Amino acid sequence: MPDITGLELSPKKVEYLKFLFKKGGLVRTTDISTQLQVDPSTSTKTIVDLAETGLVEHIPYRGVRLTEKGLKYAEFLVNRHNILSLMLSHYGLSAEEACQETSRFESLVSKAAIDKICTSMGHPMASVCGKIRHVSCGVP
Amino acid sequence: MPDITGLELSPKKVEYLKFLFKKGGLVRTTDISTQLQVDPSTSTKTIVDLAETGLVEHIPYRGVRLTEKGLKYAEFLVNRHNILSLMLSHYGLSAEEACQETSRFESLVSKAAIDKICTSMGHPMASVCGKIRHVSCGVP
DNA sequence: TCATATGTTTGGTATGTGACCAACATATTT
DNA sequence: AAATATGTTGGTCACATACCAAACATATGA
Repeated sequence: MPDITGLELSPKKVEYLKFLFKKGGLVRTTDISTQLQVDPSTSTKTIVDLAETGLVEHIPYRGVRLTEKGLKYAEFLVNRHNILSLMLSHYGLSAEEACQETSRFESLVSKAAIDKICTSMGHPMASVCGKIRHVSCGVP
Repeated sequence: MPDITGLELSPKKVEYLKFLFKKGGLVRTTDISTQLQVDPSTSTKTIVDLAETGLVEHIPYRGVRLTEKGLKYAEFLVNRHNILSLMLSHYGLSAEEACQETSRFESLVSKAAIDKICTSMGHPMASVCGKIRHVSCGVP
């Protein structure tokens, strides 16, 4: 697989993948639309889009699930979110603030930067938003 | 004017304003298109757009300049950029990396967050990208 | 098993941002 | 004032995201 830059997905698609990761298994498109507060038709379309990238498998009328590749990628996305939130929380932002703030811009932060931040923080195991798993960040 | 949230402008418009701030005075739309590497027609249109927000004054065939309001806002934008770059540089990113990375996502970071980061860093006077002026960040 | 209710997808359309090209308008230089 | 530079407008396009209405699939209960 080509290397992850961290910039391959649009903001919304990042949200979708993180949600799929958190739920795990087969997820109904309606669950997504409820969670992300969009019309069901919107979530279906986005999922069909994502399926074309090979990150998810869409079984029409049944649901969606992350592929192997998607799982790996989503893991990075969740880690990125957690690392950034943790970083912001070190500057006086509350857990909620840090998490919200991060959600707004995370899709534009490169994996290269995340790896450096993560290293510099000593590969922390936990963030304000959840555990951190160092699968793809170049931890020794 | 209502308070600055930091999220009022699109990424490109932020770039335009920062550029106008750095150049200062009356700037030709062609200067902008050269600098930002877009077609001159694109920069003209964006400027016309910005003019409608009252942040810049556009004198057709002559150039653009920041209004009072735009100057204030651009000052915040530049500070935000500098604060974020400085922050990233503390995590092992080089000056160039920090600056580039910041450019990608800065438009999505709120003023509220910046104020906290700035406070937490002790209102530094200089970043890796230039001086910082604490006009609007609530410095004592 | 058929009818219906519920859930999902498709088709059409809209908005915002940002981009380009070609044609036109203005300013500058000669 | 004509020729050349520079700047603007109009048209169109691409992409992301969104909604609605209609069509369709699946599940349920008669």
